[in-house]
Amino acid sequence: MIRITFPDGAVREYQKGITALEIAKSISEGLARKVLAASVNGQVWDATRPIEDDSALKLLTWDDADGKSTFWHSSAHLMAEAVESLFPGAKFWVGPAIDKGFYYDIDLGGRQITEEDLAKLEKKMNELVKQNSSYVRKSIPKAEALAYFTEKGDEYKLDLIGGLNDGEITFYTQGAFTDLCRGPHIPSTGPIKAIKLTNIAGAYWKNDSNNKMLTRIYGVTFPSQKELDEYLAMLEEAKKRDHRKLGKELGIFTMDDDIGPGLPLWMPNGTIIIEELEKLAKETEQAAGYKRVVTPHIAKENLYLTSGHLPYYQDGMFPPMELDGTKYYLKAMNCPHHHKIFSAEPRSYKDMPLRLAEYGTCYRYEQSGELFGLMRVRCLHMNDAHIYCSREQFAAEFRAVNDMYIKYFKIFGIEKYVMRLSLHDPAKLGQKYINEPELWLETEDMVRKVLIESNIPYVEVPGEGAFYGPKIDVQIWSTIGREFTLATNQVDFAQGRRFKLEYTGADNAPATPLIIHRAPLGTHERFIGFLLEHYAGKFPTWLAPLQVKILPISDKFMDYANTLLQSLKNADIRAEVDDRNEKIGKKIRDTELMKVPYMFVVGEKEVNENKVAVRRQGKGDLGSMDIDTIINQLKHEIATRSSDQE
RNA sequence: GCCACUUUAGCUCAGCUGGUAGAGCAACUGAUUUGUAAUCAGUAGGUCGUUGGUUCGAUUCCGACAAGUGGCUCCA
Repeated sequence: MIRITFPDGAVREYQKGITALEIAKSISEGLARKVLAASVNGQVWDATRPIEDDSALKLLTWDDADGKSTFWHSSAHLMAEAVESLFPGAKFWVGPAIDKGFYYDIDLGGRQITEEDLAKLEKKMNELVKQNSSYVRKSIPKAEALAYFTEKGDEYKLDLIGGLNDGEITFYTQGAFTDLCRGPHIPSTGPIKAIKLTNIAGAYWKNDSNNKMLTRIYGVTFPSQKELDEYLAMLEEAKKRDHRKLGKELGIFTMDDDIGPGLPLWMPNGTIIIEELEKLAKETEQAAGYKRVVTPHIAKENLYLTSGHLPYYQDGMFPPMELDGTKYYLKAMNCPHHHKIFSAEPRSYKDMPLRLAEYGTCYRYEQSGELFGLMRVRCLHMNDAHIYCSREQFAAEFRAVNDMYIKYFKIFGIEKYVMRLSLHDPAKLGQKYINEPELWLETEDMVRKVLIESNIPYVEVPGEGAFYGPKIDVQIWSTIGREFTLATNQVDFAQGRRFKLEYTGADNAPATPLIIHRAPLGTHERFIGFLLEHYAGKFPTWLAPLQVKILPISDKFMDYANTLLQSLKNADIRAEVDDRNEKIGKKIRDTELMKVPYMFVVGEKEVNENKVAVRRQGKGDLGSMDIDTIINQLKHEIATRSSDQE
């Protein structure tokens, strides 16, 4: 007998070799039907795998993340079975569960798969589900596994096995399909009730662009059709807040073939948002002791040779233009220009820290396939600044930058993000990373301490640092689930030396400053793209391109509306009168759809009482108010940058 | 850059198997003077992404290019 400990602490005895599924059955048939896998001593196992020793057991169902991913991974195998039956000779690489669903990378031997084939595959999978085949685990000696796939001529699985040790190779079979797989899997195909193959994509073998491209099929499955329907409905909802769609609808930005890919044109409404953001940045930076600078959009080749960007990142820059035998580049970053401002005058320790800020325009030649609405563009405006400081000042400066992030995030209500602390890889010192082991450890430690003391949750990622120092990235996700760095805060102990930046210390000796690169509001492009999705287009009043729309009941009240408009303008509130010859219902509908925060409805009653009927976007009629009262309320809401959506 | 798909009026989309295009909304004009999410009528608007080819004839078939979309790679 073995002793099984359950999550609630209960301990029961069972026959040695019993499976999690059998244990579930002994509790209730209903539970057994729901069990997808089991956590045995913290490891995810097949629910059908015999348990030989005393163990801590947790039965995993659809409600557990590990249960879901087991379900999806098994679905990938099911899809592979369908692919093999429809495309005989297909070779399979890997088919993992992902955040939402699964994929399988497949070599179809030069054949193409189309959208229609996905429907066929779904149909085949549904047939296979009806057979309710068990997923059978089998341990295979390495030699036997190699022989099996050598005979099959499957170089991909042979490659995988090559990296495994004898004794840790398992095969899983369901129905007619056998695959090399670590597992675990759900007991059988039956529970996969709802299947949707979402898209086809190319994916490089082993994620290396030098390798062959495999066909990747993405899919998602659920235990019931209802859940699939809900998921698809959710995707439809997400599409509605896609910044590319909203950006067009709200007149924020546009793209034009004649301008070029990745070069957004900011329309008047978008420009208002840009100006509000810059106002916020200027206020904040001025209060924090920054000095604003302005630098040209181009510079000579030599600058980027000094910075080290040209040898490493030339592919990311627009090709140079040649004038009088000298090459000029569009700037892809502002730092070298700012360094030159630092070195333009002799600096003393009394000038430090020197904080130079600029909403700098940069051009980056992003690969065509990488461009994505406003989130990934070739012309960007960066909320950039460089802080030159001594080592002693560094921690305080870095912390102040961090505080600025938090302040901004509070204003915008940004809560769903991950702070990523990117560190160096000691093995690559001198190659990918500047060879200053002590400085790396010292600055990494300083950064880590700031994060901990500021009580900011973060994840550490070794091998992701910049070549000149560790950094913090703020990772966010677009509505369609793509990950982006919204903002970045970087330590740089290399550029100072490359540019021979110096200041005279209190001891009269020259010293090289540490540099902090920071962009808490990222770029206008990405930040506004993010905000569009974050707010679903419903900007808080201070950011809204149009803050108040005055809606006269009929044109009899136009004079009153125009007087009101003047009062709003005098109070620096962005307002317009809807002077169209339309019914009030139509005016309200159109204004709601344009997501204007406030509507002032004025008719006979309001004129007589010298009031306005206030309507809040998305909330409806707020009743009638005195003009001064509502204007003062709006002024306050705007001045405090309230994100209150009441 | 790579794989796949898409590209018809300002927007959203129709347009069996090739015979030079249609709706709704928006725009414009007129009527209506309206009370909290679409008043009615009329008018105008398209070299069917660009460019080669096949064909008596191409929006429709094939190729190239461009832009976009979903991924992959990349992201200083």
